[in-house]
Amino acid sequence: MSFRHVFQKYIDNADACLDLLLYKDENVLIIKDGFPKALRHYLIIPKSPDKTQIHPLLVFQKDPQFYKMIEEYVTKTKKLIMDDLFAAGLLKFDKTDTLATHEFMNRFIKAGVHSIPSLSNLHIHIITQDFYSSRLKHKKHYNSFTTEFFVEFYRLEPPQTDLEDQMGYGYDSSSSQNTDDGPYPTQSISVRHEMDPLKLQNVISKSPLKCTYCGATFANRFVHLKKHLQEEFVKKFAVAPEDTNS
Amino acid sequence: MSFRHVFQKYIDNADACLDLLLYKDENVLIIKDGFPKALRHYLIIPKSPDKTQIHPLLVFQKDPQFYKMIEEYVTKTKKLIMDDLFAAGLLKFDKTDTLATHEFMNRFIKAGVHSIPSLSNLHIHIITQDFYSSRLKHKKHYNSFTTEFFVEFYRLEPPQTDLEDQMGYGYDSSSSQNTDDGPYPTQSISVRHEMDPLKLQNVISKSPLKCTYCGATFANRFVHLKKHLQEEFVKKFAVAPEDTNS
DNA sequence: TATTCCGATAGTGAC
DNA sequence: GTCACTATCGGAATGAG
Ligand SMILES: [Zn+2]
Ligand SMILES: [Zn+2]
Repeated sequence: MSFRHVFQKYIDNADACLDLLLYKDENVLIIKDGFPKALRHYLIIPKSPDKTQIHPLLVFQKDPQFYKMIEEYVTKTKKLIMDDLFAAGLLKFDKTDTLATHEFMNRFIKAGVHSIPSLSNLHIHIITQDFYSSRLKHKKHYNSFTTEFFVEFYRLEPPQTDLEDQMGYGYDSSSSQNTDDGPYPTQSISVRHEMDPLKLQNVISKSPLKCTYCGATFANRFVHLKKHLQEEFVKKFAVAPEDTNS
Repeated sequence: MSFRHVFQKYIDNADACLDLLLYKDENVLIIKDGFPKALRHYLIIPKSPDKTQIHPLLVFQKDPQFYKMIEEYVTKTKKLIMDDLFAAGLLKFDKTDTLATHEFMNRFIKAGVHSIPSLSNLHIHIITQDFYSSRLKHKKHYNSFTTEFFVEFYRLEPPQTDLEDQMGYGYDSSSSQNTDDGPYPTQSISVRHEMDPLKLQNVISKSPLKCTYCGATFANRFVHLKKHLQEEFVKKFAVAPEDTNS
């Protein structure tokens, strides 16, 4: 078994990832990413043999029921993160502040998939948008979560009507043309996802580094970005700078 | 005074390079290169203020007398190296073996200049062709001595007749079209030296690495070349491999 | 192509 | 795009007053 199939080992025997395991049932494992790229970085790993080797941009395409099931686990995982951050005293707002909590859950925690996963078993990332982690070591790490290479989960929702395969592209049922200013996407239109490997490799290796908080750009200066992310982190979270783990 | 003019300090006061100084008189300093790129790597530094800031490919062009003077120091310096290598017991042949000694002096020790010197004061390199040194750290180091970027001293000899400036190119009075198989070049023809900075930069940064002993090529694999040069060194010289200083 | 430091880029191997 | 390791490649500073 190569590194590409490490999650299969976890599916076959959750005891193999006890130190990372947060939740398991008949449908999924929820684990901590072994090399978290942000303050909290969890993974949902569906167990179904019929799904686990399907490309994440295609696996939900004709199975609204599967999408809906995973959607519930996404919400569950975001709640796990919120509970953990509150318990750790890392948030600057109180649990009773439902507006701030809602905003954080639905904006600052993102769920999604990589357009080209390196690990072959289907997995959905649930990750805070600080990207403040010693494991975030190079541009591709960062750009794999902050460019179109990362496709948010809600954009994978299949349409109500059964559309054609659309030339093999994954499709996107999203609100990207929604002019509503609501808190997060609710409507759907059909949009293709880029699946060309060369274009996607170019996206993560060549896209200029851009701060997810403020939009500041850093070209290819990764170390500069890291320092900036630390500054953003200490502003956003309830920690002393010396406690940080860049 | 910037790093580019460090040799001027030596010219003004040879005491500033006592640890490197091998010889001095009214015309030149002969010193060890402070960062030797081979087993022996010496420098001849002419002291004349009229010459020291002239480009090495041009400085001999209309001054056969100056060339002849430096030529004597080149021979002197090669003899210094031979004496030192014999004294150190590094050679596999005896001082009485005049054929081997002659061959080593005239083939394995080369004199020449860099087409684009980084240090502005005129200096002529006298260097053994093993390139076995911990100070040889990257491709440009190696290629600056093993490509056309390095112009051998004998090719700088001005012609007997006073030729025109030839469009600002340095010229080369060499035996490159000499069909004689003699031990080393003795005749002269006039050939231009490449002086275009971009082309020369390309030569040292892009030329594939090639062993000076056997012609083996290593593309850009510098570490591979280094290991090979160590193998060649222990074959060529009287040393145990563990004594080496790669 | 002076050195040195730092950092960005690239290839490999992993069973 | 898994990691970790090695190595290649690339820019910047360097001083003086
Ligand atoms: Zn920012
Ligand atoms: Zn060789």
